[in-house]
Amino acid sequence: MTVVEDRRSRRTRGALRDALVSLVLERGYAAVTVEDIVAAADVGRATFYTHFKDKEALYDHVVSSVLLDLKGRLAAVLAPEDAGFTGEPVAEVFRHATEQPDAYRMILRGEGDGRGLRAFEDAWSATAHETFTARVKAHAVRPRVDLQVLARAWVGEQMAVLLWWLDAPEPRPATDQVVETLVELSRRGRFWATGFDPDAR
Amino acid sequence: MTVVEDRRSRRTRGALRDALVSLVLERGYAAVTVEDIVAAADVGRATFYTHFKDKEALYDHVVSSVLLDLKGRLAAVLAPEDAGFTGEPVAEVFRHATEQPDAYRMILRGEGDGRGLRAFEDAWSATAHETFTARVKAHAVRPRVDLQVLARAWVGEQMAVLLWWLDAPEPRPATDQVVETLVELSRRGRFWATGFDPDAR
DNA sequence: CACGATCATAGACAGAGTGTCCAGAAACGG
DNA sequence: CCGTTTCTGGACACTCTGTCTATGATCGTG
Repeated sequence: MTVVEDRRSRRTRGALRDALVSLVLERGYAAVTVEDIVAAADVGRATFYTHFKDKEALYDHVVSSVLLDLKGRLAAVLAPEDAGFTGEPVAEVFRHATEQPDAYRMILRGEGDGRGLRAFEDAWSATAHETFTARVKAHAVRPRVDLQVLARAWVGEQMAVLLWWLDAPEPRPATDQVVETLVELSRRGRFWATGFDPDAR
Repeated sequence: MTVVEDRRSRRTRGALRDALVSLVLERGYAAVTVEDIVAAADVGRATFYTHFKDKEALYDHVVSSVLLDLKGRLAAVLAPEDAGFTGEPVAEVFRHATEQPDAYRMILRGEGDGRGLRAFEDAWSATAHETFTARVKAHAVRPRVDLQVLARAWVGEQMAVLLWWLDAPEPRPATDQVVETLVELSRRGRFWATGFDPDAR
């Protein structure tokens, strides 16, 4: 495959990706047909099936793209020591969501089936659980709640707020302010829940 | 419509309801056809369309049944003064979910599209926001975070934990213990966030 | 510029599922 | 037993799907 041909292929896939996302946001996943997608992307219907097996396959492609991108950026931000506690990761996710809000809205709404949503939830809460555990160990404190439950709750909280924020009518509340709120909640509620007081000297 | 005929009709609708829920949990909403549903409910295909316009209509029927039931029970539990803060409503929702876990799992997974899930979220967070506001006013304190965000976060947290708990493998963690955790999180994190300390005298 | 490789395309195809209709069977109350 | 209501199987046209084939478009290379 030559460079230009690869570029052509990429452009087609990108067009299909974008068409799916915007159509799904417009009418909902079930109401979007392959016909609609190829019409919006301005490609032939046969072409669709040379790139993706399914409407589902295209959906999965979008989700995994976003998730992969997010993971890379989170890995860069998460200093192993302070991971998950300072609210930095939250800010990073908000920043990422701002760059491709449509894809985020599609996924967080649980559009399609909930696969994208659950992939997000699982990946994120696993990370949260790890960092919670590490922090509790590092400070030799005794968590006052089940850390598994804590991680789920923490992630659920952030995702709910993120979706609410993305769906908010313009002018959308400032990112910093919303993130600040989440960080505050995390600091007090979570630190306390793990038995570690951030304000103690 | 006579009494018995009404009873016959109810039985049919109930069978369809149950069939939808169990099939959706088994294979996912999109993979369930009207054929499958009527086969599982042991009724004719034509009968389906005399009761519901659509597969979607049946889904909506299930969701609104559950939601209506829940609202009634919450209204009974929520003493206007302490509403949303003691963790009592959380316990009530868990109790309700225990009585019809399949329907809850279907809805909270965002199966179908996310309509059921969002209906839950909206109703619940609206209530939360109201009670938060009332409480803050009653104690003449100044909330340290946006109450809208707080409500979203609170509900997201509870729904995430509820789904996690419903989907947990047997033996499922005791309800009381999980609820206790949520209550603890709510008491400290939320009370603090609204500027009202429950432990102050 | 012409060749070969690769991608895009239109149109046709069978199959599955949908939603509607009807005439008749079944269940029920009076 | 009669009248009413619900349930039923079968037939219908329709939409969408996923596959296939033959043809056209695009590009790098020799």
